[in-house]
Amino acid sequence: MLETYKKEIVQHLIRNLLDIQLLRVIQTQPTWGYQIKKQVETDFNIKLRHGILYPTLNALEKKGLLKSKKQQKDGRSRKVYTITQDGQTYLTAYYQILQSQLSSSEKS
Amino acid sequence: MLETYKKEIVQHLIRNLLDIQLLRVIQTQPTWGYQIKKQVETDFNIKLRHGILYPTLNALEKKGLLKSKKQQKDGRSRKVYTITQDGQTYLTAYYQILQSQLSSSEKS
DNA sequence: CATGATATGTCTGAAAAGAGACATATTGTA
DNA sequence: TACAATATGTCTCTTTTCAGACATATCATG
Repeated sequence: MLETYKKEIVQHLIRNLLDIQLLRVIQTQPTWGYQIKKQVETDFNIKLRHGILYPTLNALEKKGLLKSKKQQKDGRSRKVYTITQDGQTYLTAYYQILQSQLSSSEKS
Repeated sequence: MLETYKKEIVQHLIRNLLDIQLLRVIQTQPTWGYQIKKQVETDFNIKLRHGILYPTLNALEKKGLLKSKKQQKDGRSRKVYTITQDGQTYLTAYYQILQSQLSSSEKS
């Protein structure tokens, strides 16, 4: 039951807070869309359609939380994303909120 | 900047994970819709329309995460909600996910 | 006795989000 | 030379969600 709920909530989280999850992945290491798709699908065992992924990445760049650079590697042309200072701050805000949600839960 | 982001993320969270936030409030103490509205609006400094609140509460009850009982108190008729065992489990799942998101962030 | 607060509910039109296709280009493999 | 995988993008139709109104009832206050 707990595991069922966890899967449900994770899917909910990825769907509704996809921007944050993308920032999280890119924060650990600069990477590109296709790689992120593969990684998220493996890590969370869910489908991530590229039709939602790429527009979200572009939106995050436009918002200044990510920056991208076209790179040639392994004979492949990739748009590699790096997190910006604002992106880092955004994640800090997210983690502080999670922390406060957890702190207030410890009372029970 | 951090505070601006925090407000933005909190609004995002409340909107998209309203069900969980409602469970959280009711877990600390059995309460009713109108009271929750006031509390959430004060605590998070956001608007919570009752047009979304009451249907969500009813959905949570239907799902078995909450149970309600009509009560008369202070000359008022209220539908007081209590969290169920499944509701507790649901919150446990949520907190475990938050925990894992935080743990993986501590590397940076 | 009207007005505002408490209390809970639904409904509708508009906006947003979703699934899945359409589109294109390169590379590696059978 | 097809076909699968890599890689990134848009577009449309459908579904879902949302804001705000519509609705109703009680109670307290001026």
